[in-house]
Amino acid sequence: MKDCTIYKTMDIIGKRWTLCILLELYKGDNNEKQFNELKGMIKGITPKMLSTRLKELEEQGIIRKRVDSTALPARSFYSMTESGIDFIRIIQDIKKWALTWQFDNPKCKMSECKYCTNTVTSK
Amino acid sequence: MKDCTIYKTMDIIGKRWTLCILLELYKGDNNEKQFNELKGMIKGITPKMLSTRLKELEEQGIIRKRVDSTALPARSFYSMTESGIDFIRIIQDIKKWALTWQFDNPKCKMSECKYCTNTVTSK
DNA sequence: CAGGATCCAAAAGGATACTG
DNA sequence: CAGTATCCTTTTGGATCCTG
Repeated sequence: MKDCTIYKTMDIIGKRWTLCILLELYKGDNNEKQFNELKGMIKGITPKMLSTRLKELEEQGIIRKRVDSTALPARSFYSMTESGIDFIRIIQDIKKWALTWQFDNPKCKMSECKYCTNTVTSK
Repeated sequence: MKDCTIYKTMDIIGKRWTLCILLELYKGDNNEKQFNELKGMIKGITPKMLSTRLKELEEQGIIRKRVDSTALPARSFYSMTESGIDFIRIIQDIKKWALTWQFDNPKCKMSECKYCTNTVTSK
């Protein structure tokens, strides 16, 4: 199974919080976002998990991190890479599929993931 | 987070073995397949896990189970529902994305998931 | 043939506190 | 601000054996 592309990919993006983090990063204008900013957007996530996931995603080249050392304390800015942006369309497809076959969530139906508020409004 | 469509969907299809099982069920002609047949196709999976996943997928309406009680011992036949078949295209998109941005797997590139052998050839 | 039952190991994730 | 460190609970999954 180790060679299965699907299997390996799920090991990367099939983890808890990962898709939510990607959606939050992408949301709106795809601007850079800071650590605590993200933490505030994703209700319920602990700094440990956010840190872990961001590191994984960075290693996979799905997001990037920029550090501004001139500021004190230093600040980190996260944003999506090209491959990350390309992946958003898959997340949107998954959402469409789920809304068609699995759930009936009017709030989700009214908006694209780009502006989706359902990733952050409830715990 | 409990209301997030993406989050809920990942709880269904983001689990170990699930995507591989769907691919195996779909592979070829989308014929019905029996329990031990699937077990043989998916190297390394234990009956417990296969049973667990099949039950989950059936509850979600992604696959269906047909039991032939006239035969002894009774036999079970699994096949995909419409929503399951619709989901295959997402798996294929994930695979394409992964092959573009993440991995270089020539074996996968040569074939569609429908005939993908990489889900079963190695452990 | 199609699982269920049991036991166990490992991993994942949450809570909380702390630091440069 | 941006994380680490520590501890602990829960979940997950693997191994093995058993049964109608």
